[in-house]
Amino acid sequence: MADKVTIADVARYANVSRQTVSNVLNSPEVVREETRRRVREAVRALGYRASQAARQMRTGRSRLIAARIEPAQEDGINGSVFDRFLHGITESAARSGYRVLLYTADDHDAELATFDDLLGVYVPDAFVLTSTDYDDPRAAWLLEQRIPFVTFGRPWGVPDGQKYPWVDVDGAAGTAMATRHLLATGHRRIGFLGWPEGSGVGDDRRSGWARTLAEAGIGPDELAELDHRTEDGVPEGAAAVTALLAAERPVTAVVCVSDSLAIGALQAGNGIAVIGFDDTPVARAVGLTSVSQPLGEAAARCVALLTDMLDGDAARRRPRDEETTPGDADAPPDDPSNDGAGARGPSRTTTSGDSPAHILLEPALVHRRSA
Amino acid sequence: MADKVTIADVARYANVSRQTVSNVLNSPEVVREETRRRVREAVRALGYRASQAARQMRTGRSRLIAARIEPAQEDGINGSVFDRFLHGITESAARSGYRVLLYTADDHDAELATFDDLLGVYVPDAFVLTSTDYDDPRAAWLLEQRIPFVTFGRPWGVPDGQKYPWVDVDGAAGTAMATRHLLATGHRRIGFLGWPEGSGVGDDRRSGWARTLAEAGIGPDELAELDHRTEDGVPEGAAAVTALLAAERPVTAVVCVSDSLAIGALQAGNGIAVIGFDDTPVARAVGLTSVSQPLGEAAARCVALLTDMLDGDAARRRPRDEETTPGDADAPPDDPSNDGAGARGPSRTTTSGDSPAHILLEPALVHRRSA
DNA sequence: TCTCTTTACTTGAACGATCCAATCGTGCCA
DNA sequence: TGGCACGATTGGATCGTTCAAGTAAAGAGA
Repeated sequence: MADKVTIADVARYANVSRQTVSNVLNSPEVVREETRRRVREAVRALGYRASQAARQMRTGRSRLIAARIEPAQEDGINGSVFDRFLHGITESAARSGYRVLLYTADDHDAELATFDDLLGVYVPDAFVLTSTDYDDPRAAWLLEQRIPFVTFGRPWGVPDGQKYPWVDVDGAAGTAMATRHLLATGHRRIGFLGWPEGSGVGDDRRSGWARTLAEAGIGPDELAELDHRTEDGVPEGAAAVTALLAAERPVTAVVCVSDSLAIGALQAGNGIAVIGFDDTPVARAVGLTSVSQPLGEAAARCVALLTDMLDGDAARRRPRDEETTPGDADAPPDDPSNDGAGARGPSRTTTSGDSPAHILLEPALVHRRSA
Repeated sequence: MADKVTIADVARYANVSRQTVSNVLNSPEVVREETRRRVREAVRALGYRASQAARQMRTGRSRLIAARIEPAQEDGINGSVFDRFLHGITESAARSGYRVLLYTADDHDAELATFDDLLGVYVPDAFVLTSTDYDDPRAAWLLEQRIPFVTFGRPWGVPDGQKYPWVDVDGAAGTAMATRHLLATGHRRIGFLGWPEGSGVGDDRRSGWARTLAEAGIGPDELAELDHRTEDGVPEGAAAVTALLAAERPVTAVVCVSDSLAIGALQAGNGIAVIGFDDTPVARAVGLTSVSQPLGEAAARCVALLTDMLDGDAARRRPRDEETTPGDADAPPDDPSNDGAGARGPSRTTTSGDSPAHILLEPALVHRRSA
């Protein structure tokens, strides 16, 4: 608490006006070098930090990004994935001078109501949506309200999905990678343990496996034999692999749509090769080879897209992102030019003209004992 | 965004002054029934929500609770525990009109710096600390700054730990419960897989097992035989149980300090009874009996303690917690009287005079195939 | 010398809610 | 009917910041 040092205190100390202090912090180029130095010194001496509330009143920007925290996931094993993503968002946002505001909601309707509530009271500058699915009303709502947002996850089957930016990990590339690895180590009968049709993520991951096997000369009939669909879960995975092993020509390896299924497959698989998806802690613990999503980078990209939008929104002056806290010069957030995005890792960025960016990141295969 | 309806708009619509609107929202009892009704109607008609930024400027309260989000835990399996707790905090806080602000920090020093930063800019009203350990400087810092906070976790070994409120789960009671269950099902040689000495949580959980066996007539020498300490992790659990099985008089059951160790014990345990701790998703998945912490209630208690402090802080008027959003009458947060706390579940609340409350919740044993 | 720019800074106002002190009824009693 | 008390309502000030407009000084051009 201490004694709340305001911009007026700094101004008095440095023998300038409030506005000059404000200028030093927000548009330093309009202030003479010598004055700038003096004000900066005063800021440091008094330990001044700009009050976010007061700033928000004037500018309307809260420097808050809202994100939903999900309850322990359906299965739970995969819950940690979201946890790591949220951690990344928090870290990246902080680097750009934003903070993450949490909310919960049980279903889409409740979430829309929460949007409305938050926007009325705390007024976050942007939202990060996760777990996008078919018929997701949230994006449409936010688009209509003209609230900046990014989704982590592609707009599955939504026609206007191209209207907003998203970041996703190329699941098909991940399963393709896994399948190629198994082919390279001599396997021919490579099964797939997937979710029931109708899940965007699940169908995508299946396609990578199917494509790779087809390229290796496996015909559609055999592919159908090797393909197994089931609900997510460890026992389900065990049951599924048992079925695939009991077939006339049993599988010698399986690629799984999730670590949960893979754990089950590992338990009941009688030593066949198993590859999971998500590289959860459990995978690490039991030595399961798994496809790893670059969650930290996905989070960083989401935040970068948001800050681009937000700074573009208030594009009157070049928003040099000058942090009010003196002394902790943090690395510049990211090269804001769009072409630079592709350079920092394996990813594809799709941008046509003024339309929002769509970033597809490449996963990696983490090799362990199971394959 | 829409058109930003302010308190002045409501006043105009209801034919009263701004102050009257404010009174209706903040101290309704001073306004005549009929006027109150009219103002409330205006609020609803216009969809008015008080701007948090403006309110904060005047009152100094941000209605923000800061909490740290931890990276994927050391082991990872136990990470979801914190996740669920955080979810609970978010939910309970929302019910009392507060929101959760996330931050990250790699170590205690960084966390203190973040405290300072947050307090200078966003000014959260309170902090929730988790993962308390020996020599934890955070509580002392916050105490000195007179910032309200609660810890989830007892102040292990800290002398001034009684100066602030905390909530914790009685780990010893959990392992005692597990041990009694194993005794009741006929086991006599019940091992304990614990962490190396020096962990508050670990030592506490061990003590419940030791106490229960001692009460059952097991002598100290045999207890020492049955006690096994190791770092956390699945392979470590497997190795530990292998050692206990290779002993002259092998164990027939083990109680574990964590689900990670228990999973390992299950894998290498050759069918002996195993009980874990934390009831993680993995436990559910593989059918592991485990001690379950009431995380939702712990979170609710933490928030209740905080709101008590915060409302007591600004105790000039009875803060009836009248939400500005009309129409969604939420349940009263909780009976603020201290004796009421014990009534809502198995727990012990220690309060002496004006000293802060310390709440110890009872865990539960979730029975599954493994024991 | 006068005006017109430019530079570098200062001053006044506004954002939206709350708090304080003053005002306006209204009813009560002498 | 006047004085008074009481309670409901009002106007004005305030929080800390940024925006828009304004001023003083210095230099350029005629």
